[in-house]
Amino acid sequence: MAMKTYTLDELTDKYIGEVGTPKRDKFEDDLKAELQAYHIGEAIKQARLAKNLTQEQLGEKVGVQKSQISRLERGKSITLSSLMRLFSAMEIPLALEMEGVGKISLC
Amino acid sequence: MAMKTYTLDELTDKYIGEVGTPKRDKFEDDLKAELQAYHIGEAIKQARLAKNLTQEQLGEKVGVQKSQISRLERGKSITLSSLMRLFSAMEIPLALEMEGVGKISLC
DNA sequence: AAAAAAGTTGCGTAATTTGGAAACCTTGTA
DNA sequence: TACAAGGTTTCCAAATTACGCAACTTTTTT
Repeated sequence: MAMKTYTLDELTDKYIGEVGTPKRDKFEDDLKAELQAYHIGEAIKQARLAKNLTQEQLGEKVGVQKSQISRLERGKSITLSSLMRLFSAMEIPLALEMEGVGKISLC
Repeated sequence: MAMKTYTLDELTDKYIGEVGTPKRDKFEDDLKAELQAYHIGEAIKQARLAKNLTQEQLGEKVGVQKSQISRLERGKSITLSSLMRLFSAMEIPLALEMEGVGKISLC
């Protein structure tokens, strides 16, 4: 028997909703947010490794346990304060760049 | 009667604690965080004004009320996700720059 | 292979952020 | 002065983050 092959997009349209519907939009936003969280976690890790620190050592500097560092490196979302504390502890300059608005150095 | 004049630093040493003590360190960190939160709030506002939007209009784009926008513009701390949603809604590129690590565009 | 070091995860709790509603200031303007 | 628009704040609930502790898994060393 012949069976239709569905693309990922078709399935998303079908089970989440069409592009433009609130549900679908939220879905896309969440995906994007997760992807970025992943990149930021990776960046934190890169920074830590560049400074030759273990999660435990960084934890000491920041004042939290290694498990917390692990979670921040692979967390879903992070507070700007937390990010600041991390980079401040590692003594790595961190800045937020907003096109047309300017750049703010966070530490 | 002669009365000693205290500097701000002296008073801070006395009532918060000397530099290096955990309590004083936290105090300084909090201060720094608040100052930065202020700058970030200002930046959000700048961005919004640059796009000629009222808080209410921006709220509509993001999907929250104007009171929420107000709070974010003058809030103490913000989540990276929230910041992303704001700039994404305003269609203003936003990036995180980490010295030696690289730049991540958040939207 | 065994031990040690580094990293991750589950569980529970505290703290913070997000958000709506509505009341309340401010400022510009008719 | 009265009105309207824009912004801020209070109260409160819901969602999300932060974090310790301990157990567990993965990676590195010896």
